[in-house]
Amino acid sequence: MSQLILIVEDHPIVSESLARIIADSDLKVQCLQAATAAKGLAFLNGKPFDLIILDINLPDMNGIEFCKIAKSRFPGQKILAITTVAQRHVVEKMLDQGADGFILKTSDIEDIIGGIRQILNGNQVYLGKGVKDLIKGISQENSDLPMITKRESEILKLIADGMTNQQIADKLFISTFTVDSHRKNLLLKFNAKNTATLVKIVVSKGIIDVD
Amino acid sequence: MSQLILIVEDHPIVSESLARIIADSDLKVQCLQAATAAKGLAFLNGKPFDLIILDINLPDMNGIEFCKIAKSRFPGQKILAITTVAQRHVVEKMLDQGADGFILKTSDIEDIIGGIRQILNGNQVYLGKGVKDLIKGISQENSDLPMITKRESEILKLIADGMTNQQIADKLFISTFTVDSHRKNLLLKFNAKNTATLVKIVVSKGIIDVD
DNA sequence: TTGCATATCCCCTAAAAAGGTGATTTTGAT
DNA sequence: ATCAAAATCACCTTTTTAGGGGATATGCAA
Repeated sequence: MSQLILIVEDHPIVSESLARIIADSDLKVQCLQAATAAKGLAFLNGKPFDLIILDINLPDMNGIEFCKIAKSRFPGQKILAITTVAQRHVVEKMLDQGADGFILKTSDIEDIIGGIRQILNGNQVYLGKGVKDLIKGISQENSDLPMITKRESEILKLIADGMTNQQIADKLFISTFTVDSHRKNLLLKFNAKNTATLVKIVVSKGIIDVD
Repeated sequence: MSQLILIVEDHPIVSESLARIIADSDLKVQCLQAATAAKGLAFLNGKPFDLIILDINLPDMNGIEFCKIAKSRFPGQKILAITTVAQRHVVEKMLDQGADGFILKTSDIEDIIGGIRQILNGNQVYLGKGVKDLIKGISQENSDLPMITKRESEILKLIADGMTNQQIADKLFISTFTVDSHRKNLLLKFNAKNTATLVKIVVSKGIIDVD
């Protein structure tokens, strides 16, 4: 009774790596790989998989979106998300879409195999330091990354896209004063001297999506 | 006659992945892994390795620095650099330090194994689309990433660190006008509306090192 | 229901960046 | 030696951000 796993991950090294790690383990599974969300979805037109290992940062589609589609096609499919950073609202959204587990890039190989086994057994799994706390909702406050609100996150993306307070205000139908307030709050929360530092932090930590 | 390879790479998944890919290949080699430059250097106190596979973006040390030290200890050691982005001056510096090859993250598994074999045979290898052109010096102009000078790169890092033109000018003992010129050139070259966009681009493309 | 966090809005000044248009000197390569 | 690229410096205006100080409404939770 070999089980089927689909790996959706755009970096060949990571993708192949996972496949080999799994193949070398004692798991009785077969792995397929997709480098893009589009290819991944194509696989889902056929039989359902027992588990989909999903990179949150895909070139062509949001991981949250993919998760939603995959679950709607075959609700029985388990989803294990791979993420570089534990960001609260992303994790929450993924959980909303029915993700069954998370792997941080800091996770050990053994933990990953163990986690896959757990998920295939029907349990939920969260790997990587800080993820469990994050689920409990404590993490953001205690971690090095500050907690930001939805509105702040929204404005943060627009700032990183090079929009001025005025342009953001026009887009969101709010006052430039309000945008400026949020901007200043973001600088405070991330302890950034100016917008340049702010953008460097949030891009390097993966707090906002690029492109 | 098993040969020795050292993998210096901070992401466990990538590191382990490479080790397994190599182990599963027909190469007659043995792999050791180091997650930090410090641990990697510790290994170099013993016997020389036949090949060091080196991540350019290490948490504790610059890849170029590591390359220099490794080559000075045992000049016979081959160095294969792993990089996410083909950035001309980085590649040039690595070559100056005696790197024997490059792998881009877009490289296929088979190419990586083939490349390792080539390097162990004493050849130089450059994998990944664009790298060969880059060596020839054509790439930067034709690629999506603009070519920037050493000075621009230097100032770019300081900008991303949140320094103002005045602070940069003081640090480099030049006029604020000069810094401003460089800043404006960078905005032009990267086609960035403002500093926020500029920083987003260069951080996400790995053109500057973060922390 | 009484807070507290969130989101909204307002005003002021000073500092910094953006956009434009020049110039000269230094350096590297042919 | 010469040419081109890089680095340097200069001035001008306008826009935008940064750093202060506040105020009000709203919804969620203890």
